[in-house]
Amino acid sequence: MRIKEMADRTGVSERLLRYYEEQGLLTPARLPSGYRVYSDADVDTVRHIRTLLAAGLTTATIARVLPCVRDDGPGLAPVCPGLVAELRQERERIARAIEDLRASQGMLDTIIGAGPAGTATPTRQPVPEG
DNA sequence: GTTCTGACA
DNA sequence: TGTCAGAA
Repeated sequence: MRIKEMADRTGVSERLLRYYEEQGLLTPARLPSGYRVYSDADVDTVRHIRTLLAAGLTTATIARVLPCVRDDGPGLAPVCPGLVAELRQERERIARAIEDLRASQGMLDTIIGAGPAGTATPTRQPVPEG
């Protein structure tokens, strides 16, 4: 199928499909005209890309992870040996990013708290670890 | 008519 | 990511 049908089937814009290819996440064949040709399997791949993107992985990481996952109906299932370990590292990376954001939030709370009355933002409640 | 690449917001 | 231009 060509890009238009692919976009309709996946719900992902043509622009994004081209971007995924540029990032090495998808490698559709080409017609003599230069038009991209996607396979049915590519539809599942795009679904996996969306899932991994939602999980906070970068396109570079997804490119490495993609060939190591199996279609598990609704989601994905890890296949390669070192995959789970790498995903754990990604999780730590995200945890550190959250810490940094919390610190930034704290800084702003301090600044806001020093301003005019009634403009302070309530402190957030702690979130449970996963 | 549909898609491609490159560029800009 | 969306959108537009110019070419095929």
